[in-house]
Amino acid sequence: MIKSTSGERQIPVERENGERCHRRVSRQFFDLPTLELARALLGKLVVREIDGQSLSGRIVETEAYLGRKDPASHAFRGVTRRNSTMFGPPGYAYVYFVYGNHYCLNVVSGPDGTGEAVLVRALQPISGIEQMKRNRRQESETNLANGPGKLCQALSIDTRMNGTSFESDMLYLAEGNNSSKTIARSTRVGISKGKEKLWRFYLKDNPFVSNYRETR
DNA sequence: TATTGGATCGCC
DNA sequence: GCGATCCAATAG
Repeated sequence: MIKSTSGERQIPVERENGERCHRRVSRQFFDLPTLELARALLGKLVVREIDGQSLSGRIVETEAYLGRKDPASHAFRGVTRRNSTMFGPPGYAYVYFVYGNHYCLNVVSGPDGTGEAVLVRALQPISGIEQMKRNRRQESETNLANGPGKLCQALSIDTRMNGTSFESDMLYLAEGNNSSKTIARSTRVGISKGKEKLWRFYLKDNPFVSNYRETR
């Protein structure tokens, strides 16, 4: 367990005109080593701007995938058409399609060319919650974005977003409320290799974390 | 070109 | 617990 002491004001920020906005993370944020980034992302906001609307959620669960060193990573065997975004510079979205139904969102990390990334596994809905409910055909707030496929559906993210910068107008990362966050770690979900690594990070006792499923 | 299995989800 | 569903990677 790692205790964080920093406290910040509530999110999202309210503008003078009453419109909601979010304070973006610094450009250097994405230069953190991947395992540190996976922890640092907890508490940050993913903001998706779509149809003049802001959909956002606080990151409560992540997993690190360490490129060529990591047999569970899509990047393990080097560059392919699907994973090429992973081998680019950090701070871009790697979005892929899995299991014939779902999309998953990653933050590319590590120096350009390393193929590392952090999978965003769960969000606590913050703004645009009614739209997320429609996107998910789901009323329960704790079931809107508590899984990598669910959060992409909630935020209308698919492979068209692959390669998008996390500093773009459609998609970006913003500061969140990090007060009293306690980080726990575990093995990663749904993989068949690299099972022993404790590279999944999540906010302890947060109800918006995914339902952990043991790997086959 | 065919086959296999997947960084999942929702329902049985 | 299991099937849906389809694409990417590999030649199982």
